[in-house]
Amino acid sequence: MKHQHDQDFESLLRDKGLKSTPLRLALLEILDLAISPMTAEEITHRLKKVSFDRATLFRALKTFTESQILNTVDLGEGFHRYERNCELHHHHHHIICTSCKKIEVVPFCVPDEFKKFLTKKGYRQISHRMDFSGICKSCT
Amino acid sequence: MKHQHDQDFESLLRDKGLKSTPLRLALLEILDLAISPMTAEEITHRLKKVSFDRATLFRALKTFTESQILNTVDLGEGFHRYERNCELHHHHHHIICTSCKKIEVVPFCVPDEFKKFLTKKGYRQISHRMDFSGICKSCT
DNA sequence: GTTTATGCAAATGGTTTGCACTCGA
DNA sequence: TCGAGTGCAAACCATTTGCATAAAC
Repeated sequence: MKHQHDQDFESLLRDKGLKSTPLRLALLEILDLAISPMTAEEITHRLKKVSFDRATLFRALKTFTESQILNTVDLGEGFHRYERNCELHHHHHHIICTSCKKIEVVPFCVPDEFKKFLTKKGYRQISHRMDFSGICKSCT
Repeated sequence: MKHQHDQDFESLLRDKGLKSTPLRLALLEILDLAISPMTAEEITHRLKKVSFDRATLFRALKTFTESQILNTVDLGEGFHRYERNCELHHHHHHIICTSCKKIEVVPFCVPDEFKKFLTKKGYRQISHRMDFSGICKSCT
C-alpha cells in the first residue's frame, strides 16, 4: 500500500468541491503520514517550508473537518488534534500517555447495546466520544 | 434522603483542609441541588445573591475539583461543566442533547475488558472519558 | 498571627472573525 | 472573471495569574 500523491489529494479536494492550494496540499501530505493525531502547533512546525497564516491554517482544518477529510480529536488536553479520516483509517478511539503524551489507537469501540439503549430512550442521531489515558509501558 | 445543610458543607470543607467562605458555601449549595453538571456561567447566574469575582469562582472550582468535591465535566462544548462528586453520585457518564442541551446520566460505563486489555499492554493508572450526544425525544 | 481566599486588572492561549487582496478554476 | 482562499490585525472567550488586601482559623 503506497501513500497518496499530490495528484490524489488534488482529486480529493476536487471531489469535495474545494480548491487546491499549496497550503492545503502540504497539510494533507503531513496528516496523511502522521501516525497520531497532530495539534495545530505540531502541524505548523512541519509546515515551515510553506508560508501560511495561523488563521488560514485553522480555517483549512475546519473546512477539512466539515468535509470529512479530517477528524477533529479532543483528548481533553485543552486544544484539538487533527487526523486523516479515510477508509483505511475510520472510526476509532485513542489512549494518550499522561507522561510522554504518546497517542495510540485502541482496538475497541463503545458496545452496541449502549446505542440501542439510548435509541430506546428516544435519542436519534447518537454519537459518542471515548478516550483513555494512563502511563504507558515506557514511562513506568 | 434530605439535602445537606451548610453545616455539613462546612465540615466537608474542614475535612478537606479548606476554609469555609460565603462563596464556597453558596457554590456547594447550588451544585448539590443541580440535576445536571453546570457551567461557570450558569453558576454565576444562580449566585447573583452573593458577590464574588470571576477569578475567585474559577479558583474555587479548581480547588474543589482537586479536592474531589467536584468533578469537572467536558462534553466537548468548548467550556467545562461542574458537578458534585459524592458517594451518592459517583463515577458516571452523560448524554447531551445537541438541540436543547439537556444532559442526562447514562447507566453504563466502559467495559472492564477494555481496561484489562490496556493493562496487559503495559498501561498503568488508566482512566477514561466517555460521553454521548444525540437528539432527545422532546426535540425530535 | 498565619495561612488561605478574594478582588481587581491584566494576561494567556487556542481559535475565530472582518476585511481587503489574491489566486485557482 | 468571480468566488473561494489567504494574510493581517484585531477580537473572542473560557480560564489563569500576579499582586495587594481581607477574611478564616
